[in-house]
Amino acid sequence: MNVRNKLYKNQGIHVITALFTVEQGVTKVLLIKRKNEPFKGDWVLTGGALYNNEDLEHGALREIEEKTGITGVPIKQFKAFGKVDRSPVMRMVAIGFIGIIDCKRVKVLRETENTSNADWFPIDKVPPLGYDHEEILHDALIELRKQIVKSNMLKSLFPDGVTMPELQKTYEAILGKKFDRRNFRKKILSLDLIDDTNSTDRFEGNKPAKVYQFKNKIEDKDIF
Amino acid sequence: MNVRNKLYKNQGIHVITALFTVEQGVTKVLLIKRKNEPFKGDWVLTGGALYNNEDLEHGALREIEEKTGITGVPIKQFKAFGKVDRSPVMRMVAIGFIGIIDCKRVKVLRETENTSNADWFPIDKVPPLGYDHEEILHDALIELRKQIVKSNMLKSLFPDGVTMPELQKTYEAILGKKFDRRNFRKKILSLDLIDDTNSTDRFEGNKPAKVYQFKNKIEDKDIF
DNA sequence: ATTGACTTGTGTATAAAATACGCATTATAA
DNA sequence: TTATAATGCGTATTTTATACACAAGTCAAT
Repeated sequence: MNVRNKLYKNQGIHVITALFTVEQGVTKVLLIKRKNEPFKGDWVLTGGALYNNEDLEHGALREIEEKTGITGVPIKQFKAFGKVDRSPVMRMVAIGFIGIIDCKRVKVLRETENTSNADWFPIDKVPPLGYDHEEILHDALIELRKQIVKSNMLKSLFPDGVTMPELQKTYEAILGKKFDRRNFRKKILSLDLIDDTNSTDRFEGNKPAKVYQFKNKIEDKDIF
Repeated sequence: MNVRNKLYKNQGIHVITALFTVEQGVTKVLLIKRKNEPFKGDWVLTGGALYNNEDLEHGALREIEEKTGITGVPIKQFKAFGKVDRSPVMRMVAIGFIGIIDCKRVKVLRETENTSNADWFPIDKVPPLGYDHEEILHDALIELRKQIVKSNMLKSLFPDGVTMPELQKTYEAILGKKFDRRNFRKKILSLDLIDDTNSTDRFEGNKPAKVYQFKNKIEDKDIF
């Protein structure tokens, strides 16, 4: 391939992560305020340009660490976004990831060369976003909802274990609907995502609740 | 962003499609023999470099047309592949697609500047592939199996309608397992993928089989 | 200590869905 | 006509999902 060919010249890759958290029954996403052009002053998802010496996931994790200080976040690639004009500077294709963490783990949201500010926004109160990040966030939320019922993605939100009512509130926040308390327990247990432990913990009630742990590996089910 | 920065310089995007067909109960994939370096003489999936003036799907469709002459193939993006060394020439990130067509629609598999030959290979008799296309094909097959039970992806294989036993043979070929004839009918109908028609057609049996049509739009189901 | 309020854990009856299998129907060919 | 072969439709059984009742653990007020 001739890289001088105008058809291919000046292409680049973005790695973009929609980083979620759930706090008090509210699903939130981490947004970053851009300090430089393009989209100066606009809010965007966590991410940036991929380096030549790193794999896709590595690049997404590096961008997360640069903004939040958090390392080792489990993330999942879900879709590529490549509209011709999605970046005004040059042709960029974005690889989209999702991740979810306990926002209390993020001590300080750092400033970087390109960003001045960062904050968690409830997903129904997201401001206008730069680039095509509104589209990416929309698709990311759909993927998040799929993932939490068939993977251990929520493990990173509850690394030290979780109680059943706590889990229910989280699922209700992400899926946007309510469940019967007793049937929710049976449903979750049938999904084989969590293991019983011997300890108990207090959530909202007065009776202590059993503590569960997300499995490390989830076996995927038959599709027919 | 400084495009002269060595960290970002010389990146490019591949659009790669695993194009499947099912013939006589055998799932096959279209492979192309490369005529030039890199991977000269190796078999690869359909695809190539994305142009700056086209969206991702458009690029994938263009590559399909260049090789098969077929236009308007329904394809679905499923994953990006971006290992640092997946291309020996320069840093390339591949956007993977899947598609399925009736191989009888492909009259002549064309020669192009970069390719000398093309053919359908049963998925269990695939030769060693160039680039990371074995990995892409592996993941594409998994995605294909997921898609046929929740989308109208098979419509492009049966544009003029399909009978129940014909459909069963196709599902068995792709999913790699057998089903009870009577329960298969009930299962498929419950998925709301196909509509009844008034005509009948002969498949393998002596009794004519009812003809069904894949819907144009599939509504996705609740995930919890 | 006893009681009431609150919340969690467990069970059970019913409804819906998946599975296993029987039988009649419609064609072909001898 | 009859045997054969494959399709369409139906039914009994098992499994899973849903709706709802009750017992148990903790706290706070009396």
